[in-house]
Formats: sequence, structure tokens, C-alpha cells
Amino acid sequence: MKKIIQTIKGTREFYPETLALRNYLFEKVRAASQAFGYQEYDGPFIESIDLYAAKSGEELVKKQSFVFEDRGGELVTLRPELTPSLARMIAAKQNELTYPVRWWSFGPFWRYEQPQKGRSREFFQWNIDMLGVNSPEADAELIAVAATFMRSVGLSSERAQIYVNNRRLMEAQFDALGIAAEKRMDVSNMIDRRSKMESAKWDAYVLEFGLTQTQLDGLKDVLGNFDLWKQSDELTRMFAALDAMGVREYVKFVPGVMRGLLYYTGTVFEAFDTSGSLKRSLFGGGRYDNLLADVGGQPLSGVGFAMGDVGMGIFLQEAGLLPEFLPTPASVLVTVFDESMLIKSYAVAAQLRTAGLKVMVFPEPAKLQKQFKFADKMKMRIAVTVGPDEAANGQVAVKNLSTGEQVVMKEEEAADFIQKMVG
RNA sequence: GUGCCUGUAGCUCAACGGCAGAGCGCUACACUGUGGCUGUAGAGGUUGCGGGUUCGAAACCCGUCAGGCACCCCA
Repeated sequence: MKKIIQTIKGTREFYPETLALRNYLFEKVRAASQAFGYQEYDGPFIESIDLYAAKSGEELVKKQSFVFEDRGGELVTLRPELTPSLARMIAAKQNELTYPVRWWSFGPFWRYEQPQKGRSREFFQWNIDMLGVNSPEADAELIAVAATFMRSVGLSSERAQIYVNNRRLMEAQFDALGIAAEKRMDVSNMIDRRSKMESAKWDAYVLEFGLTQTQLDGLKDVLGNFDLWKQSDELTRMFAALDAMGVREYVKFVPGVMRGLLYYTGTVFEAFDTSGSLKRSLFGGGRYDNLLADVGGQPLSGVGFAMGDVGMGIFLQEAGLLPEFLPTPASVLVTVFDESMLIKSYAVAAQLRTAGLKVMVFPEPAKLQKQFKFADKMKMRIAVTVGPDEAANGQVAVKNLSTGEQVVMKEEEAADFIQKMVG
């Protein structure tokens, strides 16, 4: 035991039950993406660090990437995100693609962070983006994809909400309050942090940073104004589109949502557990206008979001919304009566498989008691036994393990019979 | 990168500085052609790892690794 080499910090092992959860999310992600006509794509898992250095912040490149030297002396990194790879892929074929490009992906990513609840160093992430259309309706479509996913996993709009804001709208508010341009990045960060702090402390923090009392009061008015979106044509159109798509109840305008990412330029959104027990957001995204130009392409606007499997998995689990995953390796067990019947059992199993059934043969002669116990534990539904008596008459004994009923029948009839029972 | 908490059987957890235990699970048998239920018995541990204090350490101290919570950050 003690000699087993430990897993790398922050990595996860997927036992069959856990992998079933990951695949479940994958299926739901695929279904929601395809329902809106998005195509699946993927990028390399390792990239040059320069790809991220070009646009991402210092935190990402210097502290939170898995960077190492390959055998040729090149600095490579395990991809911490997909968007720069996407931007490059689009830029490389910018004039051949048919727009709008609607692409999605689900794959592994790595970030060198402190593992904690909802966060590991190796995780899967759903990325979905539309590029080439800059309209509030396109923003709405991405949010609708997200809401469709939420609905498909049983998340009601009471349990989780997508909070929406708009960078341009906020810029206008900052203008009106006379907040200097160089202070806005920090002010944005403070706004993001506000929900985590006591109100009085936050006020003091903002004043200490250098805003005037008037600016602070004005800022608090803005953050408390949930009708502010009506001043924005973009958001007004977006909400109308969300209404038409039937997902309006999942979306709420919240002026305190800013998102840390530098590259967002318009609408931003982030989904939260309404009970607030999971402090991390479930997913987040927004509109970006400059990303392609940053990697050397022609300017092209896009909108998209990303969702990690870890946080969403925990949330669904805690909400009791996960189906019971019973990774059944086979639904039928063919028992092995004794040494002389071993070959016969394999033949019977092969016959059943040609009918499309999932069939396992007990690997060796053993007490039937043990074999049935095995079938029970593996949650198999049918046990087929061929003993000397049955074999002599060209028959097999088919037992329904949930009802306990056993029927002896002609070998040829077994497949049909079982298929009807398994459904 | 920072702070606090935790680490004992496969799992969940007990054990005042003094014999390492329970429940569940597992294996076998009761039940030599049939699972679930029940009963009986059994296996399973260098107490995460390394050092120190002590007559004596699972417990106390230091280090380290891993996990949890919160910072930082959240692409």
C-alpha cells in the first residue's frame, strides 16, 4: 500500500462510476451544442507558452501554467484554456471559413492551481463559441445554449441563474461618474469582489483606493440598479431574443458581474448556484471583439463561454440531480456449469452476442452460487445456465435476476426471449 | 504563493502519552444445479511518509507528502 506511487496533485482518477458522470456531462454538452447547429472541434493539448503570453495575464503564464522544456529545448505548456488555440485556428483559415462559425469542444485542460472544492489541476471543459456575427441576438443564442444544457440536466431556473451584464454599459456608467480610465480595471476587480466582502469594508476599500465619496455613492447606485439594462439597446435586444427562445427565466441582469477576463468587450455572463453554497461560478463567458486581431488575424468578433466539469459535477451531485450511474458491463451472464461445459457456455454467449446483447461469460468453472452472486453484484439482469440436462436437449435455462423466474427453453429461442426482457 | 484544519483496516470513524478497535464492506461455510435475506467463522494495519521528545507515541514537536476550507487568481 505505502509503496504505491501517488497521483499527481490535483489530478483525478476516473473509476467506472466517475467516468460515467463525465460521459454523462459530455453527452448533455454535445446534445445542447448540436441542437443549435454547432460543430465539434479540438486543438492541441500542448502549445507554445508564447501563444498565451501574447494575450493572457502574467498570473496565467507565470504561475498557473504547466510549463516545461521538451527534449528539443522548446518551452511548451499543457493548454490552460482553448480560446487562443481557437483564435489561431480561425485566423489560419480566416478567408476560407463560412461565417458565422459555430464550434464547440469538450476536452482536458491543466492549470497549476491550489486544488480545492470545484477546482483541480486537470479538468475537462466545455468551450463553445460563435464567431463572425456581432449582434445581441448572437449573444442571446450562446446564453440559450447554456440554458438548454441546464434544462437538460434538470437544473431549474430557481436553482441556478445566468447573471448578465455589459462592459460597454458599465463603461458609460464609469464615464458618468468621472472615474478615470486607468482606475477602471481595478474598479472592475473591486466590483467582482464585492459579493465576498462586508458592505462597510468594501466601502472603505474603495475610498482607500482613491474614489471620492460621491463616486462611491454613485457606483453603489449603479450596482443596485437592476433596471439599468433598459438603458442599453444591446441588452434590450438580447433579452427580447432570450424571451423568444424561451429561456428568459434563466437570465437576470446583475450590474455587479464583471468577469476578470481582459478580452471581453461587450456582454458578459456568468452562471451561479442561487443558493450560494458553491461560491464559484458554474460557467462564464461573453463577447470579445479583439481576440483574433491579437493573434494576428483580421478583426473578427466572437461570443462564447466555457464550463468546467468539476464544479458543475459537484453542483449537480449536491443538488441531487445526477441519475444513478450503474456502469453495467453486460446485461447477461452465461454461467459455466463445469469444466466440460466451458466451451458450450462460450458458444451460447457468442450466439447471444450476434443478437446484439451484451454478454459476459464467467471466466472459469465455479460454484453456481458464486457465479450468481457475481451476476447480482455486477447488476446484471439475466443469467443463462447450460448444464448437462439442458445441453442434452439443446436447451438453456434463462433466469430473470430481478424476478427470480427461470425458464428452460430451446437454445435458438433464448436471444429473442432475453431481448424482450432486457427491452 | 499565503493562512487555518485534517490524515488510523477497502469505506465511515473510535482509542486520557500505556494491549490499535467498532460498524459497514470483503472471503469462506451453512446452501455439493441458482444470487438478493439470515447466521457462523475468517482475512485484513510498520496509525500517510521521515526524523525528534519519552521508560513508552496513533496521540506531543519538527519536516515532508496528500486532502479539505478560505485567500490570491479564475484564462
